[in-house]
Amino acid sequence: MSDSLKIKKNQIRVRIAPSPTGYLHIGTARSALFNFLFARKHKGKFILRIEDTDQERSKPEYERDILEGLKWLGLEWDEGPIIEDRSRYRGEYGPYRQSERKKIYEKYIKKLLEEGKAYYCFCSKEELEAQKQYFISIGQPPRYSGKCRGLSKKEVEKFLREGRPAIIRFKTPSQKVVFTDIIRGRIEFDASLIGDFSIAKDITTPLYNLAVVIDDFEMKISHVIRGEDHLPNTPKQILLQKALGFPSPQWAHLPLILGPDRSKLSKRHGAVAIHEYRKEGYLPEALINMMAFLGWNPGTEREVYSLASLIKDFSLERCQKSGAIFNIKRLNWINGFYIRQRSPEKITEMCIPYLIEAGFIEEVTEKNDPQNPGSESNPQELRLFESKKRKFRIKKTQEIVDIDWITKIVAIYQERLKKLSEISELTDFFFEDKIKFNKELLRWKEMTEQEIEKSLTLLENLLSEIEDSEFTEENIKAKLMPEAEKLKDRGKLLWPFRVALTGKKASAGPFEIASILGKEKTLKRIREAKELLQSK
RNA sequence: GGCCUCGUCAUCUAGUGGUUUAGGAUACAUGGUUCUCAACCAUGUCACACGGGUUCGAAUCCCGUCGAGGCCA
Repeated sequence: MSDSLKIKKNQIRVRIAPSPTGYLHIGTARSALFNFLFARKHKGKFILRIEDTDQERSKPEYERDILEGLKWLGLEWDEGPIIEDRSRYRGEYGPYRQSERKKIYEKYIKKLLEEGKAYYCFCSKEELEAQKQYFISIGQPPRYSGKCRGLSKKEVEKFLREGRPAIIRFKTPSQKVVFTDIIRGRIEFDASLIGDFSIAKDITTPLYNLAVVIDDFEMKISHVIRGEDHLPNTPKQILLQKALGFPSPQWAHLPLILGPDRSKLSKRHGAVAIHEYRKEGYLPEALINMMAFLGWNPGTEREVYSLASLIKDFSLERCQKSGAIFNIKRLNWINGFYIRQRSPEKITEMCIPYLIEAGFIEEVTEKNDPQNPGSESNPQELRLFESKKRKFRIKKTQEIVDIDWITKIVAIYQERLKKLSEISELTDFFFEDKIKFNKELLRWKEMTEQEIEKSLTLLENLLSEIEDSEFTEENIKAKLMPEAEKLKDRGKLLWPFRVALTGKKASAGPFEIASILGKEKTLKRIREAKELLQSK
């Protein structure tokens, strides 16, 4: 294509232009990711433009969500809105919100009008609707008839003075529009089927296609990388670029992200907002990894990719043409993988908000503690307060613990986590004073109640022999395993033990749980299990 | 309805005319490990939409059909 922009490597400029009429959507985030990767790969600029032409539906709340979501994902933009400081909303190439660009638009809309490439249209809604029906009835694409094309200057001025409602239409030339898409190759549209589409509401207010064309030109966008749903807009935009004397950028239309029914992923398929995934406890690197593989792959068998390694290996040429179904199970797998990769300390930090939200613990700061400043705190608590570590109060028991204790809990559940939000239901028994469960749960295989009681008594006796300070995972194991072996079936001792401590049929190992709970609580729970067994 | 795009296991995909009895990952199933769950290891089930060509040879190139989606309304 002779009219395509010749771009030097250092001139690569790409953008995403979300409209703040909704929360940051997975599809938008994926487009952002691919633009970001392309820009970083070629040492270009990644620009964020807020497309807030729809003033009625745009909300600051959505805008904030988009900006925060992109940041959280690590997709930092080089130019564009900066949330902390509204005064920096301007970049080298002008303001980055469409609503602030009236003057620029006016210049170009005037130009099109003066050169006869666009015209005012005064047709009523009813007229337009009738035309539409007519075209449909004869099996042709609905489009504008061109009725107002021939209006004289005088007539137009008169109508405008009268205050007749008007819009501005583009005089679409009858020709074939051919362009090369980086992902899809040659694509051809017949412009005569498009009709004279509307480009502006008035002299300062462009409609979508014109606004995009002007903005992209003003911001010197070299490559437009966007979803396949924009493919039908492309010929219109190319025609507008020609009419305005703008070079066309390179095009790359990404395959869509689909729901399980193969239609475009939307709310009815479930969570689509990035912040919902964040809240559920998905890690940004998991989302990035997953989104990158929706429509792209490195051509090797490698599946795990960080943002940095994606930058290294990414290329638009390796993008897929067909839509990809968003598969939550795959996300869960990769998220679990990244959770296992992180240090227990880091995961603990990330899990604490969930434990607080579940009402298990609350953070204790100097201000709200010690709980009763006048009263005597026990020595252990006092020692805790001498350290700089974060401290928490277990709400049910009022005990004060430090973050190391929480870390121990999280550490034994880290490999079981698919998403962070699961931590609370998995570890709730650590934060209860007395746990509740059905006594049937204590039974391992065909054990009789007498056998269960024997096992519990044995546990109580054996564990009592361990000193408080020696109550470690290793020591408990050393004490109990030989006895468990004697029973031939280890489960006879270990299953009731685990259930007595957790009240669950699935959990981490009983030795590690007991050591974290401590001797006193462990024995208390065994005794409580015995009581439960004896109850009717 | 018109235009455009797409079509390899359930899902994400490798594959660009012979190295392919179509490879990997997730999911699923089974087994190992194990008190349970998870993790881990091993094994297994499952795909070139269909029909014509071109060719010695096609998942790969061409044509058609069918199917799916997107956009406009």
